Amino acid sequence: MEERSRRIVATAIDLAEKGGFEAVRLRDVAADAEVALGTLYRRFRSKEELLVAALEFEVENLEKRFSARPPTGTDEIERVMGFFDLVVRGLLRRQNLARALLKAVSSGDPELTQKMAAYHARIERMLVMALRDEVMLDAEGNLAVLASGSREGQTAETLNQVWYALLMGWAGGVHGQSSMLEKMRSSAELILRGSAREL
Amino acid sequence: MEERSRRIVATAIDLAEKGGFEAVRLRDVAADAEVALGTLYRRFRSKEELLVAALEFEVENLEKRFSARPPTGTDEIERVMGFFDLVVRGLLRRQNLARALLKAVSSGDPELTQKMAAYHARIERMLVMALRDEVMLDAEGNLAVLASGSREGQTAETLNQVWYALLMGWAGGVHGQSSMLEKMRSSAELILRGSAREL
DNA sequence: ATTCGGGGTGAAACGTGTTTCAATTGTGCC
DNA sequence: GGCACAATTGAAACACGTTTCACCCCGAAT
Repeated sequence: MEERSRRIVATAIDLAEKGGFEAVRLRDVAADAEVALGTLYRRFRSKEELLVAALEFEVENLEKRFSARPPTGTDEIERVMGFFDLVVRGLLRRQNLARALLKAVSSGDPELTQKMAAYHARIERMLVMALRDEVMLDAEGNLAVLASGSREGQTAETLNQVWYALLMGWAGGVHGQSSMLEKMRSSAELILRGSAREL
Repeated sequence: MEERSRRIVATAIDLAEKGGFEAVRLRDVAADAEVALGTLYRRFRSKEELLVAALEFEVENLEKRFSARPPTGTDEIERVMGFFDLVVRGLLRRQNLARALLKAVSSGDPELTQKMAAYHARIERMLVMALRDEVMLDAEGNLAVLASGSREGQTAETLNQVWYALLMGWAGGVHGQSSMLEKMRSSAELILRGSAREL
């Protein structure tokens, strides 16, 4: 990404961390990043697109941390939950930012939903690797592209769908981080073992 | 709901059907419903809240249709998919409206997310009944409140989370109705049988 | 060096959600 | 009937995302 764009996104992230979605006023972003409003709009078609661009950084960061210390555990559930712990620690340390990104992502704009689908694919790739207990890298040391359609792929997709719904609930304050993780564990047990947890 | 409020919501539904979320301009809603803008805002705190109120009607309608002809099928998967077919036929016949409601619901406003949680509970109740192959009514003929914490409850919650994520993807155009239902079936098989479908 | 074209700039304008407020209307109560 | 009080109205104002436009600057091609 070009320097000016990077500065704009960084400014947006700053503001979002401090005050969430509404605090990212594009006039302020432009002023703080020292560009004209028109420039901002040349690079990003909307406020949502700007924030989704910020998501790119977060996903990249998550992939790095995943590669560096892949979740360990003796069974699939522990490794999958280890992955979600990683997500929680990374994304939700800055809760305002996280909520702002989630809101941007759920704008319903087809263009952005498409981009979001790409991020989902990257999350699912990590989930597949966690399920297999094996991190696969390509020649450049990045996470490798996996064949689609595997059994783990289907499982990862379902896990990710559940996770996404839980994140939305968290963002709206229906449950906190810990109960979100508990619910994720219950669903993961159901998905991976095919039976609800005993209560 | 009071007559004036009902008229406002009905007008909002009309506009949403025609042109989706953006077509619901509150000035137009007020004018068409023949109330002042201030009145609209006395009853509904925001555009999103207005549309979520519209959701109430849709959920109620879904419950009526569910009670009238509960999904049949010899196994859980068929009945669960029968339920989702019902949802698709009802909510998605008016796609603009459906998308508008989904957008309103994902505003991230805590107040509204709370209300949405209540709707999720009602969806899950129907899913539990579909799983049990038994529609339970209370004295007034409405769907009965079920005990929470059952195994079917956990299953229904997970199914509903997946469904919600899929709906979001549909709203953003990532997949169409049929592929949404296919994905739902795959996930349901995974959740109910504990194994991914053979591909 | 001149010209050209594509960003960049600054400022104003627009659209729509939301708020505000004074004036009016309606309603229950004495 | 007259009063008190809340709801409604109409209109204006405000906030912020978004668009527009006239002008400027700079690097590349001639």
